[in-house]
Amino acid sequence: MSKKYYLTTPLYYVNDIPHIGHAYTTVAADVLARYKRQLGCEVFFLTGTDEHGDKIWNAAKQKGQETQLFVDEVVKGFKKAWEALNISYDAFIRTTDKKHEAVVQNVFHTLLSQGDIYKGEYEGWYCTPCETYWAELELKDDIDGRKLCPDCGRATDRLKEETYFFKLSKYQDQLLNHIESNDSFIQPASRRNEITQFIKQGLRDLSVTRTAFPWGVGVPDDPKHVVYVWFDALLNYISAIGYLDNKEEFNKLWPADVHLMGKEIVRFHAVIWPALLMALNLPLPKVVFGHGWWTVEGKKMSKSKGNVVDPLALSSEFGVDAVRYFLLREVPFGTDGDFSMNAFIARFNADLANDIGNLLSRTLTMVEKYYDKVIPSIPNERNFDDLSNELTSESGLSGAAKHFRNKLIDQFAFSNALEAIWRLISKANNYIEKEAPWKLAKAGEKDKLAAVMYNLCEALQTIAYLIAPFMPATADKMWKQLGLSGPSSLEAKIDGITIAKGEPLFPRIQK
RNA sequence: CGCGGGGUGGAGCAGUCUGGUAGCUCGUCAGGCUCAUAACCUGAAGGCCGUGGGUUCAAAUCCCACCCCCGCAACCA
Repeated sequence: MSKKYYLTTPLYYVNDIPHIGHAYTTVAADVLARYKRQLGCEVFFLTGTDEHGDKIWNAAKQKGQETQLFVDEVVKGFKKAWEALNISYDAFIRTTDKKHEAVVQNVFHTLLSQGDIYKGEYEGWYCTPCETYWAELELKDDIDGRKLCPDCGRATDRLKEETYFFKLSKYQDQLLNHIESNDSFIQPASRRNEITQFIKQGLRDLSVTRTAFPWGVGVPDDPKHVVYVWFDALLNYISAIGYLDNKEEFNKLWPADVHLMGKEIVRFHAVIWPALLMALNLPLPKVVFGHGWWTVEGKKMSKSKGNVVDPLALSSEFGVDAVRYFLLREVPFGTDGDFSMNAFIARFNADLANDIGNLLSRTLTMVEKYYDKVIPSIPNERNFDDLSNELTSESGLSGAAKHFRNKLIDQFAFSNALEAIWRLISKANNYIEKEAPWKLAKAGEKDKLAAVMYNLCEALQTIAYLIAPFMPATADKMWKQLGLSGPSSLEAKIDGITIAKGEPLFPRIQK
């Protein structure tokens, strides 16, 4: 029986086209999904879109479009992006799906009738032009003592509004207890500290309905109100897997094994979401992981600066796997990082073109040259000498690379996992230099030459297997060039196979 | 004293929990090789580990104070 693995990205807010940040979370999730499938797990990988809220309603209004048509268009863009980035999601949920809306209303009704949601009044400082409530601390005082909007600088008004509240405060102690007794629940640790401190400051009940705009899930029996977007959006993680309409699947998949997201929304997933689940008497997700943010050429990415990186343009120019590799290799998953063209080109040339691409190239050329394209058999035993043994054996570098890759991916340390694979690649290049097959050929040392070439091909097969979750297209190319059936198996014997050397995997970028 | 993270060779980072020759990638310089995408391999130079104080036989690592940078502060991946 294979083990299930349920993982999610957040639902992306569709007021914008996908950028490098969306791509980052989604590629990371895809690597996890492919890795778990490679290990034989039954994977369910969920992504989707969050389509309600005033921002979307306004964006559609500005374009003079009907809101549903507007979001349908943007969603197409997301699906196209995920296709281009080779994202192997199993389901794509939209908060405008009827199935999802039914779950939101059902949960709202349940919590209302059990007293976890109650009607009250929200009072706060409201900036009318920005249509936003601000926290007291965020406001700037002007000389007359008026409270100014931190965004537009205009004066805010003290407003009262009828709203429904979720009793977040009720779950404070239970939540804190869960976090403190489950170290892996919120990752990385820095994020856990932050959330812990936040909860200790005291949780206030959360306003979960709005009346200022109509674009959302209607509150049952109170049509003036629509449900707050986060209350709505978080429920996708259960509505997508049959919370109401498919108990069997739901019981199999829930709780989620991991929710991946950017650090700015960890609070929603590590505070509000667990509290909702507690109110519903459901188990909590095993891991909530908040990764870091990308700056671009040292500056914060923003539409107004016009420095938003388009992952599609990048992948159509340099290849999807180069983008996937860069995103996960350049920066440890939990911390912030910088995207720059220089860094991208440096990684591309050094790691992809020079190390792995060239290794395949030079090896296959020698197989062509010395063995007429057929991978030779090892004459005696594999253990021709220490270095050969070390390179390919399970107890040597090959086994170590596999072991560390697995261990590090399990810890979400994608960058380190890639480093572990690259140690093997580097050792293979080193091996060629030490054994110098061209000298063996000249000297007529046939047995040794055959062993060296066989070992290199086997190492390449292992490397293809190891990088497959990260760079699926490249792994396929490598298998094909090695003459193997692939795509995801480690075949026991590869001698006698006819290779099919092709184009370089990653043609060097000339600066 | 609102909360959290960080300051380590030219650049980017690891090491700090569990004190004891400061490590990696890129870059620079020198050499080697010719199978390969001018790719690959070897070696070298380069660091008072933010500042000051303390503990210790011994501190990047533990303690105290200070300086600087970044993020969050309840709809930004």
